Amino acid sequence: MVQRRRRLLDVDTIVDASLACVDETGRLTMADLAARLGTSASAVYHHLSGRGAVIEALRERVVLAGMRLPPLDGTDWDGQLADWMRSYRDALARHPRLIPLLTENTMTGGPVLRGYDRVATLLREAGVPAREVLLWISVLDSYALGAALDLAAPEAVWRDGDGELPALDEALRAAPGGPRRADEAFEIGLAALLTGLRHRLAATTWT
Amino acid sequence: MVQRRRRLLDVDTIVDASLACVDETGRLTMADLAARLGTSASAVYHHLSGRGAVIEALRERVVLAGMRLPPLDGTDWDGQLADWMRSYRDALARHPRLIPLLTENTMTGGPVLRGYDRVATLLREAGVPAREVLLWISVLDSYALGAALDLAAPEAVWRDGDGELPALDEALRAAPGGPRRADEAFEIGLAALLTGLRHRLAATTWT
DNA sequence: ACCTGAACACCGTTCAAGT
DNA sequence: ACCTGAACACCGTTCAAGT
Repeated sequence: MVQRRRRLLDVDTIVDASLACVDETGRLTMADLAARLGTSASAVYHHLSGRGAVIEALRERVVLAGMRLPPLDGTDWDGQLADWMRSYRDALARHPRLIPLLTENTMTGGPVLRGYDRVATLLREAGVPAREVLLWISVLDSYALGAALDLAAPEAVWRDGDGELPALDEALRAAPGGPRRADEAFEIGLAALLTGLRHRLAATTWT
Repeated sequence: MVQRRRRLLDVDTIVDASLACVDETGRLTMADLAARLGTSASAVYHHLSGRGAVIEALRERVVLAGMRLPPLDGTDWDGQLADWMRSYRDALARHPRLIPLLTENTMTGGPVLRGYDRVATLLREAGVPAREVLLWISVLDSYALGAALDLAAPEAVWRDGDGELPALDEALRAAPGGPRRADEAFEIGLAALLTGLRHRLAATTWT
């Protein structure tokens, strides 16, 4: 019996290879992807409908694998929310060069929504009125994505403005350096958002 | 005397035309740009060094023209901060299809920094410790950009999950529709960030 | 100095042909 | 069903040639 020639490609290996493309080169071309897979570029089209579909698969892979959903176990809701936000941002931060590609196409569609359902439940339990739940999800999502984009920017974004910008220069010198800058910034903003939410809930007890 | 043939192109008209490209088609190709200008694509290279430079010029045009910098006139700092944030986000929102292009290249470089210097001064006056000024700028910038990206997403991002996602579905029905959704979300998050900042300042009086 | 037109290397995608 | 290789339309950029 002749050994049936093994299937060369499947979706998982394509996604693996494309993630390697993005992480190493910062770009995703079908030619580069095919080279890593040891096949022709057109072979990919038998498994995913094109470059856009590859990127969407990457979104699910990175976000779903990395996000810790709120367990809804009755513990403090702001701790659960903070943990979810950190895991969301960290998942993106682990593949910073992917982030600009994710903004090419339109945002979240598909099983990412399952995650939002859990967050919506948590917000309701926390006491957020129904009409504001989606707004808060939007706020948190915007901040996590914006913070991740900020993190994707190169180290020395803030160039010294030869003494013309004294307040900015002082801030630059006094701020923590390296990755701690972005990390601390994210934590400060997250804490601010959560105390803001807490105060809004206290102000309107008529849930 | 023979009338000297008028210069066909200058940077301003190139930026105008490229903004029209992006607003109408959502993309920026040198061929499309040249067609709108009535010249050849290569003519553009005599004024700007390439597609990337065109996008950077667009960033300055849109952000600088749209941003209302804090006047530093002694009025309440959180009002000034909120006004700056709104104008920042609105400037991006006026050209939503530009936003993904801005994330292609790396962020803020150039005269955008002049704006951050004013914001840094305002934050110092509000009582933010020097080492946290840049962190707060980063937080506010992340949120404004993330909110603008959220706004660039199409209307019906949140598709109905055929009853599988009850909390999300309820939130969808109860939330305001249309552009008011993104607008209200932005305002809620902005207010939360500012009360968070206010409380952090009150907690650490040792400026 | 500024612009043209041809040329180049590189994209994503399609499709007839093979197994 | 899966893969190949050639082909296509399109992209950004360069450059010799013109004025």
